[in-house]
Amino acid sequence: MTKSKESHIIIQPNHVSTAKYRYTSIEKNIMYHIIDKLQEVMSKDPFEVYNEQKIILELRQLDKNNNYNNIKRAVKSMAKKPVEFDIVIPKENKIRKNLSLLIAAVEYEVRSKYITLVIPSTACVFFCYVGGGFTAFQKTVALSLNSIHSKVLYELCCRWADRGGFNSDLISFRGYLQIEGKYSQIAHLRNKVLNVAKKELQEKADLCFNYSLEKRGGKKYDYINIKIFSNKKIEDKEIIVNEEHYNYVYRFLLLFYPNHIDNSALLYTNQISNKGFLDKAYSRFIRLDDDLTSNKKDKSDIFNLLRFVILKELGISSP
DNA sequence: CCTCATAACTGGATGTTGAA
DNA sequence: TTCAACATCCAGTTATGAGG
Repeated sequence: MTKSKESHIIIQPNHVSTAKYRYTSIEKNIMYHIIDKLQEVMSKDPFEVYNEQKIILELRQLDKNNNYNNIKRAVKSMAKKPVEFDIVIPKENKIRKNLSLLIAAVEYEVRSKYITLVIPSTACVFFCYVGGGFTAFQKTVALSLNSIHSKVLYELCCRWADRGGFNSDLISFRGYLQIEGKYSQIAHLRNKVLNVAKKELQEKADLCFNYSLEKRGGKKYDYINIKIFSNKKIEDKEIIVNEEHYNYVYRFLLLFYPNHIDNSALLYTNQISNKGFLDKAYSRFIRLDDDLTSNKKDKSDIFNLLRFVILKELGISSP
């Protein structure tokens, strides 16, 4: 009920990130939404027979701006390019090679804010088979990352977080990031891929990383060590909302900002909650409530106190 | 919701520096 | 002398957001 910052975890099969397919940032966001919608069909059975899936997406969720052409272009390009991926069947120690289009059909009405994607059954295996390993990560975080490299590195961080990091030679690392043969200059790799992602994860994600490059084979940098940290800065911001306090604060504010006038009460409660002042507000309001019921102060006194002093202290700019 | 100008990003090319 | 790293530049893309 009370939402300060949703942490909506989604599960993604590992072959999605290792597939031979170079996603753009928007395409990746579309993938996240598709996978999110298919969460309840996730299966560990490699022979699961899937039905074709129809997925309706709201365009507004896919792009924070108003340029829906970009989304439509991304959807069309996904509908054109097939993806190659391997299904790992651990029990039988087999690997099944696949090639499939991810989207069989796209439908939308002109000027509609929704778009319908038809996912063929052969692609459902791609989206839903988690028997070969999967990674769980926060959907909102993944969506909020701008750079495609940040997204991929975030997935890698979530995947290897329990081991604290991973090492890799640069050739396969480039493979993970879908940048084979690109950023051949080490400075480009550093400044335009690694540092960008590092900074973005530090700002937005629950996990972040540090890296060091090594020369193992010769004179060239050819090896990377990645250490994964949980991002304290972000975690601290994620306040666990006390539902009881939240409701109390909300009901108290309703006395002065009733719903038949506007939704200020809700608005203020959420702002207080987001700034982490819920507990402070709660104890303050209890005292005010006491004063009110014992007639120490009357309602207009408290209203003025609220408007001119208390709400400002609670981080609300213009009550 | 769409269009369009422009800001920002991507990634290759070129020249310079510095260590072995 | 040589080869990799580093610094800059730049053209082609893609993202952004005001205005229609």
